Amino acid sequence: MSRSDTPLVLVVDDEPAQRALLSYNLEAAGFRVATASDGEEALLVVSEEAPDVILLDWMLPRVSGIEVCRQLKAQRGGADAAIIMVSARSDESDRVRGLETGADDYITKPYSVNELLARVRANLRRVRPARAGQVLDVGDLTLDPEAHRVHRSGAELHLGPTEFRLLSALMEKPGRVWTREALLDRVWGRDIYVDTRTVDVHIGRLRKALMAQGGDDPIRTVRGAGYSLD
Amino acid sequence: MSRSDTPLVLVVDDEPAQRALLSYNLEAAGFRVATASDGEEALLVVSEEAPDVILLDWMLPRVSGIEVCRQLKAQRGGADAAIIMVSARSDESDRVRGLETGADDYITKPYSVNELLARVRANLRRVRPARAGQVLDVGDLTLDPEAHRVHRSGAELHLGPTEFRLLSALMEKPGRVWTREALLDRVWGRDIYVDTRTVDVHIGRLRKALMAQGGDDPIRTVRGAGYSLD
DNA sequence: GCATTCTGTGACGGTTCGGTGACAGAGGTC
DNA sequence: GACCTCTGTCACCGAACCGTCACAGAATGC
Repeated sequence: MSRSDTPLVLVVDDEPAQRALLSYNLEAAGFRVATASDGEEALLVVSEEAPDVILLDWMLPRVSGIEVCRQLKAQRGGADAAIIMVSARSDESDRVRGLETGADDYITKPYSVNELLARVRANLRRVRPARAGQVLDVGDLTLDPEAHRVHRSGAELHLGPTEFRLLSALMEKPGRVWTREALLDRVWGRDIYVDTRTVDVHIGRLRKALMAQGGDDPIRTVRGAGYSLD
Repeated sequence: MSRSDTPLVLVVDDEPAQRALLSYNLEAAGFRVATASDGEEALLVVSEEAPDVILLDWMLPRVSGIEVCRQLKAQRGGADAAIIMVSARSDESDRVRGLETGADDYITKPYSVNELLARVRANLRRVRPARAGQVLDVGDLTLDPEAHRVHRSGAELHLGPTEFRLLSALMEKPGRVWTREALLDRVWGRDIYVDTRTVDVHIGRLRKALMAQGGDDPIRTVRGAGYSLD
């Protein structure tokens, strides 16, 4: 099955030891993990990989966590993710400020691993409600993962396995622009190496299939960035 | 004994001891049992194995049973199962909340094994009347589990035992795509090891039998995924 | 305008996947 | 024992699918 079923958690912390610890625990719990050591990197990862949950350290070098949080929320794609602020201070005012800035949740050190995982799962549920098995609906497109069927305005379309997974990924966050790398990761799996141009070809094939029975091209090419479904 | 005729009960409880106890009692009563220790796992099992009854502990770690229940009901496949909430509290408000969330029944600890089994059977009858000897009907196909007979457009077909079980499994959720692994699990049993290609061969034999007296092939092959009955 | 970069797409070789006939073994029946 | 049915595995073939490339055309920058 495709990787895209496993939720992605982004850990933003400047301490390598903290990142390693969090990654370890999260991966042990079955999540995919991406890391970033500062706000800039975090923004990059968010635009590339569209994480589902972001664990954001309050005390970051150069740019404060709050600022990063604000930017993440402002950035397209970041708005889809749940942001959990991690802070050493249990100060109430910090908490309020964090949540005001757009954080979805707030957790103070020291915390237990279970507590952390609980927060991540809880936010994940909110952000990505029970995706498995749910019928996806975007515009005149309908994708039923369980029956493995795709319809456009009622008419059934025939897609190959890769096109099917590609369309699932695109339909999960309509409007979002996916880089080729992100799509490779989600549709092909992160350990497989294939050329990024392969994505182009499959997007082409997907377009052909989607327009086989008429209708506009629902896939938008963003030059220099990637593709999105509208 | 035909595997797919045996109802599947999913036990969701975070306590290993509870799971073991319930499994033991349910299996002794002739049910097949699957277990899950949290909501996430439960959702997975539901989408993979399509249980008939779900015994859901109210007090789950991290995610409350209510939340899990809501998600199960929302998920395709979960809606077909009866959900019985198991709670330590006999509180009336809890009961109401549970039922409001979509639970089909409610049982409070302490309960006797007989009481538990009675509830499971009662809900099973409601949810899967086929158990009571009711025939399965899909398109022009009719399968009578009790009489062990299959008809297509009135004409009786001859199926071997494995083909019969295979068809029962497929007919239980028409349209749903079953992976070879899921079918092996359901038709052959989870402890038996046979090659997944064996499924192909039996699908072939089943098709042959189904089309012996004319008619289209009712089984759809989904490349890279599995089979489904339409 | 021109040069450059990026994208769409047809073609192609190679691979994987699924259908099927053949076969040997297990188990049951007479 | 002699049949018969059913089962799981294998080998083979054809079809579907995949990844890459080359080239043309579009978009962008200067």
